[in-house]
Amino acid sequence: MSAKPKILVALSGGVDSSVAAAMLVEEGYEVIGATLSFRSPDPAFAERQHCGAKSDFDSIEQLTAKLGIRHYVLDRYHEFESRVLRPSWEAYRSGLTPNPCCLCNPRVKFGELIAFAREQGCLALATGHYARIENGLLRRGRDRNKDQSYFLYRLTPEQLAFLRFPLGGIDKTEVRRRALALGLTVAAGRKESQDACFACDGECFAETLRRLFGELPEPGDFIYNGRKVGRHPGVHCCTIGQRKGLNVALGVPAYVAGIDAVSGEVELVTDEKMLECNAFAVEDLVLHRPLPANCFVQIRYRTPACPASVSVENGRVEVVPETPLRAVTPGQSAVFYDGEYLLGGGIIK
RNA sequence: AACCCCAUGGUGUAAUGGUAGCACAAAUGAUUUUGGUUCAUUUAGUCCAGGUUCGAAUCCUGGUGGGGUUG
Repeated sequence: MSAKPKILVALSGGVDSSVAAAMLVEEGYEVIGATLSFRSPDPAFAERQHCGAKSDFDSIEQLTAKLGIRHYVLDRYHEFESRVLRPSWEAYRSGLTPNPCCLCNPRVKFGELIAFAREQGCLALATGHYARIENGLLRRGRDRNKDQSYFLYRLTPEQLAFLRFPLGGIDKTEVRRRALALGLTVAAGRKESQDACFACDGECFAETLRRLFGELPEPGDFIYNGRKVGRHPGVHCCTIGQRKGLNVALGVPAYVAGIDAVSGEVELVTDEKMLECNAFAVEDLVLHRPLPANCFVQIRYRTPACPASVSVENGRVEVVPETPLRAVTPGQSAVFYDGEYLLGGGIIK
């Protein structure tokens, strides 16, 4: 009779989750693997989706064979559609730029995997995220360049208590080294890049959502200094600070500065100073600790956190960054840190 | 109707007789578990037909297209 503690590890087919699984086996856990599938039941979508590619499963197969662990595939497309894709589309169509990943993590990815882990009698769920959990508080991954704590701020205390992040204390080069040492050739050889789970080739994610929900395109005007300078295919394809893909040649780079979902007008500026923001509000809060009057705020993934003064009132945070921030975007997540520790976050108004 | 001006990559421009350059846009790649940003690389042009010249985007003639002035 095995006395080994049992743990579920989320496997994507990438190096990170593969190495996380191997580390847990080495540590003496009884490891089982699971992968969520968000593949559309509609073949027209499924065949263009990046998620659930054959190479993912080749990689997972190689891993589970090497480690001798069981692997389950959980189809959670419907949950994903109703709890992530639909709300994301509603945000895009109203001129906001949502973080689908921030919604997916607590609502679907971790929610479903934790439920499955409990069913299987596991004591914990492990993933390949670069983040740490200390005393119930999220801490940035040791590899600051790969830190993924930003996307995890909406996880609940109950979810955090059940989670393990084996990669939180090591860096990417070490992960690659271990993958090669383990002979995980498929995973190690894969490209790093990961798009949105539901992304399709040749179009932006929001455009895929529009097709998925059968909405008509609603083109509108680009406005520069009060003049119409071009057309866009719909406000869902525009985000604050965006430069690429506008198809507007003004002789100097132009950036999206404002989106009016009602009129469909998207305002462009050529002076980047116009994108700077001195104060903004954050709502739909998830707070793990009370916010001190001064902390750090991070307004998008891979943008350095900026010192800011904050005040919380009625479920709303007023943020005044120490230096103006570029392209603060409604719908995106603002996440608050005290040094390396994640205090909470919310959605930019 | 007459006269004047203009015509260069998708857009805006530079080169006034000597290898057609720049910016923006676009494409590709790098980076990235959102959207973006940023970086690198690439693609692509002298309105048409003649003429002068060793050589024409550049000078001449005509045509076409656009703008303007006069009436």
